[in-house]
Amino acid sequence: MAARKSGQAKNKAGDILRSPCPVACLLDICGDRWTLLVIRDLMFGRSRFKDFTASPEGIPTNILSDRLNRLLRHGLAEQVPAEDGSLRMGYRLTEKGRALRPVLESMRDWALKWEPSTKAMMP
Amino acid sequence: MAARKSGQAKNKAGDILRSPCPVACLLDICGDRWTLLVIRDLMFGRSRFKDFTASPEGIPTNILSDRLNRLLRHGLAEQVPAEDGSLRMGYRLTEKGRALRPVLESMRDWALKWEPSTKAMMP
DNA sequence: GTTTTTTACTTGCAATTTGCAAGCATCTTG
DNA sequence: CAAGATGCTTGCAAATTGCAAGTAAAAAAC
Repeated sequence: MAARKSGQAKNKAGDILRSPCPVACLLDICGDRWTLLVIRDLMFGRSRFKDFTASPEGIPTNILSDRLNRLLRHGLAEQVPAEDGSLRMGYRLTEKGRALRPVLESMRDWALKWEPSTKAMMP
Repeated sequence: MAARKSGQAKNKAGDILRSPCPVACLLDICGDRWTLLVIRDLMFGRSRFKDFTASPEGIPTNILSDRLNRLLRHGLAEQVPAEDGSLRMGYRLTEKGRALRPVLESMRDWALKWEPSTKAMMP
């Protein structure tokens, strides 16, 4: 018999899309107050759980744990052995994750222009 | 006596910033699953409450009402008399809101490349 | 080599936010 | 003016958030 028809488009992680709109799809992956801040930290080269909790926004650890797993599930990040030779693992952006750089840059540029109390952060 | 020291930087709407990071600031304004979809619709020229509810994602009316008010409060949108000559009001992006176009475009480009089941929507 | 500290989480729970349905004033249309 | 259409608000169940506490393994200190 024919393959089961889902009738619904899905993203690469298998979640049903709200609509075919690419913006809606990205928001289903990253559309909350924390995910893009974790990606920002990853772009700054941070890789360990503790590094993310040290950021000034103070992400709760349960949220961080959930968001890191979501990034793994959606293929934006991957786990790699920590660079310091320890047995622990660190997180690193994949190519798909690094491709979000223009999104973060345009967000940064917008806020620097329109919300003057913000300041570009040096990693 | 001296003016009350808040000690906390604020955005233009008067909300306390989680951090000086511009990305964090933008996320405090737009960082949820719906706000940027409303802005997308505004960029497509939609202006009436009914227009936004007609988008395929199906935003709940209480969320839409809340998000439109947030956009007004943060100066991303403004209310203008409807174009059809009726007494009702419509919404329109301000310059600050229109300046988010590069953010939406980079989001669209990312998803079109990395989430192949998405399709650019024609307004 | 064993106590202590750090790291990377998970769990519990109160508070907030979401989403669905319903209600309700305007407006507009016939 | 009666009948929709529009632009909301309200009520409430379900999901998500955020804070504190707990835990287990790894690393550091002693």
